[in-house]
Amino acid sequence: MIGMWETSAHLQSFPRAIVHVDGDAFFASCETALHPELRGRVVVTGRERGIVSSLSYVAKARGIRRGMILSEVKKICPDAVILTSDYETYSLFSKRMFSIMRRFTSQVEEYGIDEGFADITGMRGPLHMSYEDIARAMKKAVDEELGFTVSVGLAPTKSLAKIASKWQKPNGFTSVPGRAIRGYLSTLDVSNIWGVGPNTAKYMYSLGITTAHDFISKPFEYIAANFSKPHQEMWYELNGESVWPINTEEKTSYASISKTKTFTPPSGNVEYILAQLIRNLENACIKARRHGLVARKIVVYLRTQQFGDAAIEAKITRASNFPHDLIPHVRTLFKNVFKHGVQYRATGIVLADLQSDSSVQSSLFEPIIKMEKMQRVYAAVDSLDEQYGKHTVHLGGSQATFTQTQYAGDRTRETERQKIKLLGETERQHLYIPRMMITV
DNA sequence: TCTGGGGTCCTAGGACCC
DNA sequence: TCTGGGGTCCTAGGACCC
Repeated sequence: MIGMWETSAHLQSFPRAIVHVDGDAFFASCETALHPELRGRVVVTGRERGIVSSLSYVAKARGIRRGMILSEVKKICPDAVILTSDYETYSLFSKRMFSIMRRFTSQVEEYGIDEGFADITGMRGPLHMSYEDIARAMKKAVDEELGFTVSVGLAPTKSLAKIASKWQKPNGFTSVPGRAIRGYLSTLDVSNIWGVGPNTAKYMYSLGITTAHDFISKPFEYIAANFSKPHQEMWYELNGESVWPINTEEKTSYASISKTKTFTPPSGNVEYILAQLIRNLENACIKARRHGLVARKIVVYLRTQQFGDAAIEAKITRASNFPHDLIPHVRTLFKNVFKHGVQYRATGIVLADLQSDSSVQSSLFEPIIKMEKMQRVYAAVDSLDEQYGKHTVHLGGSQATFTQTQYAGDRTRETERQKIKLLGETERQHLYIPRMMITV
């Protein structure tokens, strides 16, 4: 009870109860939930890219791995079901998952399509349940209503909750109360900490820090002297003191939009590479228009065979999301990075410094008629794309990238009906029905 | 260790100004 | 013109995440 008289600064550092919910083989699970006949089979998504993007646990048991080439998948498992990714459907399942989590607290962070955090601190009273019971109830509701399992971690911080949810997978539930932290971290290699990538892991090894326990056992002065801010925060998190807040803001806007395309075999052909770049630009602009955003900065980058990117950026005098406005910039930037005789394996476009298109006033010097024309043209392009598929109408500049007739979907009407039946009212309104693509 | 595409955040260093 | 300190803004690049 002494805590009740502490200052507000102390109140904020009261131990929190954070839940991390992580979908098990999320994309493959969504497919299986939608098509029960796939249950127990080797299910793999990523057909459109030629590599495994998500895989069922059955597939994992048979030796399939993420990133594996699909031809290899067929060799190992001739019976594998290989599907095209269907992000619209996955995000509907995702929305459902978060809305179920919100029944227990409003403090929910949609961290990724298949995972999220919930801060249930202070909810024991209102819900008449212990923290563990709340977290278990959350898991149960999600499992039942989604039609597949998630793994759940409960801990005093986000960082520890993430470790907890990964502890036992799939269909796991792991609680790491303050007292148990050291036990869990003593066998955990630093490379498995959220926020530690290959580089930081190597650096930590060089300091003789191999486990998460080694890391949290160092005095903070040592951490402050040897690590930058994010890792100093990580030290607090792993010690059970929550410093990373739950971000409940809905992700409506982007800081940047990028489009990259890798081509095989690599190429040194100027026209071809520029065409790839323009196609990326078209794609990025489509996305920007869909979100009502205009770019004030554009980045062009070329990726060579021996890794390492050559990137260059430019400011845009009049913010735009129309390829017509941006192509001159792209051409100039391209000329500055492109080197003859070099083989490139990918190109990329980044639209950055985004702002809402409603906040852009047409410049006094810009003929208004021309701007309105452009808006009408792209409104028509977007609606055609919406009806018949992406790139139904595309710029001549990207022609060189269209080598064969392409199809947007291999799904049947029956599948669509299945979807509609399974999903709730709100989700139905967001439903996107793919059609065959036509090339004009 | 990479496969591949879409993101965010932090830091160091340079330019410029007072 | 140099000397020096300090702040801000921008850019490039690194690192990590899913």
